[in-house]
Amino acid sequence: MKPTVHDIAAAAGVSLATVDRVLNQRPGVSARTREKVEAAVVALGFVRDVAAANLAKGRVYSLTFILPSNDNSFMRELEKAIGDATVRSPAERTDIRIVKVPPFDAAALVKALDAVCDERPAGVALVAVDAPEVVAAVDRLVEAGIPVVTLVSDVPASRRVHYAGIDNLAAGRTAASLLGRFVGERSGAIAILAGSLLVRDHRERLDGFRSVMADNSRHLVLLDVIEGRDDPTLVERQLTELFRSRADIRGVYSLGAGNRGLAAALRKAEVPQRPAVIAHELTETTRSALCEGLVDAVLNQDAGHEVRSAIRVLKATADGLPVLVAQERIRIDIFLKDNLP
Amino acid sequence: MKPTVHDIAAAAGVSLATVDRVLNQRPGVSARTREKVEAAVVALGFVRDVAAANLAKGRVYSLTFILPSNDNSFMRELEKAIGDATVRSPAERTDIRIVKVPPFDAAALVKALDAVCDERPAGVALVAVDAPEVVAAVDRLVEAGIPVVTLVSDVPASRRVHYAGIDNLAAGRTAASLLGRFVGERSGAIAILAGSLLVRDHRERLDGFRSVMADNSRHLVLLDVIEGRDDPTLVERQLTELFRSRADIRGVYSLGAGNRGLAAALRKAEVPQRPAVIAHELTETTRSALCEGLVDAVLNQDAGHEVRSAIRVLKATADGLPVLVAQERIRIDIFLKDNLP
DNA sequence: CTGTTAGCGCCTTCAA
DNA sequence: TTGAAGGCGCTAACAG
Repeated sequence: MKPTVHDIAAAAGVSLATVDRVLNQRPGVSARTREKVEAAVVALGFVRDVAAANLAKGRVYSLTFILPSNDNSFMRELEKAIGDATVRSPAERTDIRIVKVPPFDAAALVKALDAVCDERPAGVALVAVDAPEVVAAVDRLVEAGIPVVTLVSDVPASRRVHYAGIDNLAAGRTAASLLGRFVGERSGAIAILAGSLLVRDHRERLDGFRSVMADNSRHLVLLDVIEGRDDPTLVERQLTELFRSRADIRGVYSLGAGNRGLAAALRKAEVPQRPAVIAHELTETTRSALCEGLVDAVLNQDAGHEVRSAIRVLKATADGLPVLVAQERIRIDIFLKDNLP
Repeated sequence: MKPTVHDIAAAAGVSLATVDRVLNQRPGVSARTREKVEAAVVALGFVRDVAAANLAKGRVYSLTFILPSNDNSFMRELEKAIGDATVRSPAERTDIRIVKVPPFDAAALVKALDAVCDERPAGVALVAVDAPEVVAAVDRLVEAGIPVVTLVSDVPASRRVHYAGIDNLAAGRTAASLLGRFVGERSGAIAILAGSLLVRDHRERLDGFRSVMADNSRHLVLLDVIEGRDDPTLVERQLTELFRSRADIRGVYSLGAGNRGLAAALRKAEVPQRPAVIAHELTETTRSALCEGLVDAVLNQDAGHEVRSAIRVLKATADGLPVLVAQERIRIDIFLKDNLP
């Protein structure tokens, strides 16, 4: 049988309360007694039953998610995933709140972070803008004892405890590698679409993409990045114009959101041969674009995984438990029309 | 506050024991009383605290995993994943046991299933061989009230409650789609390596592969399937011979295990241009083959995910809870050398 | 058919 | 510095 606190108490010759004090590192135990208890713990191989502990404590973890108020499918997906987590909240002893802030706006994010800090939640997850003010604000939270997890886009310079998102450098490299193979030997130009280079995820994808393109595909020219602010209308206009202005576009890498605009532009583009296209995030739009053959591959991050991972990490950290980093790695999903779920 | 059994008892004007009987669908409650309790449950929006229930029940789920005694990296990976689950067993209230059987051997599998049945575990997971006897044996377990989950390779004709593995048809299609693009316009032959067509996963991958090849790549000839029984030595010999016998091999699809043999054969093959190669399962071998450029893409199923999913499903089913199918879907990971974890 | 009572493993006053 | 006792939400004898 698994040993319980009772067994420890008996073995150490103390009472339950004392065992509990030692286990939870509370004061009021003499060094000698503490040692006896600790010895008993290792001798019997005691591991505390977290479920029972939580039951007794009646603990609930209040968590705050800070998201950009960006209206694109991926963000909606993310919100939905958080909503799902909220639904099974009672079972997981969490109390989740969502705060929205204007997108790509460091100042607004900082303000939100500071406001959230005053509510002293058990943990905070945010889609970060990579700016020094944000680093400082995140660090203030951590300083105040509130663990912070970045979601989707990271701020590595900060003291956030974890980043729940994909390796965007690798994503960019993967896109370049696939696009290079899809284009083949033909020479020509590659268009690159981003949301904003203010967010780290987009910048890193771009870096990864460029580096592999430089290595593998010297016969292709990378055009200047088009920043579409993840806005479908803007993206469509810019891309349509590009297609009109030059006829040698062999490939498109859309590394941000706003893919409704991409699909629209591709659909109406009058080109002899359709360019190879790689986009990010599997949404209604990109899914049908894949099926139609407008898009060749979609790199995806699973919003549900990211949210669940963020919650697990925040809870564990709030309890002072270690995080199994390997377990929490978020994969880059690659979808072709042949392996759509 | 979340309502508890006490609240329900008070609201319905009955005792705790009666509430408990209704909640757990135990007999010995009059229809009228039952209705009152059920009304209270919906009125107060009661959801039972599973953690507390398990604590009170002191329940442990004894689970048996039946694996082929095949010595390849993937099976070792699977065992390791089960081992990891065993380690955190106490926390998850599971008691996991592994049974090994000879690979690709329906009779042995049936015998093992029947033996396991006598031990009346709370659930069974197995890597299945797709044969009528196996269907019958699985159904006997289910008949005996023991939920069964197939792992990695399915037996859809049986009454297993769930399949924890990838969609192998889609995997085969994906491999064909990628290989077609990687090969490009050149015509020639494609070699196909399988372990054994007795297991459903290999057969399905082959079917998916062939169908997309037929659609997309008419200029490529598919050679007869080489069955290497997932045995590296055998695979190496067969493949080496093939490379010697014809010089127009443009691509290789290795849909089984035993990839050490594949890598060895590729490494020493004397061919003017290396064929495009797609293999399954990310292991030490395939990983280094990817890095070396011997293999172009690896399709992978995450053994850890599969094991954890199998456990969740078995536990849920043992408790009569529904399974969230969408949640339990196992993804096909696609690795290029650019997105290796 | 229904209720009383004593736990499951742990935490937390309150006294000593 | 320590211990006794009660309770978290639920289940399971054992009585009525």
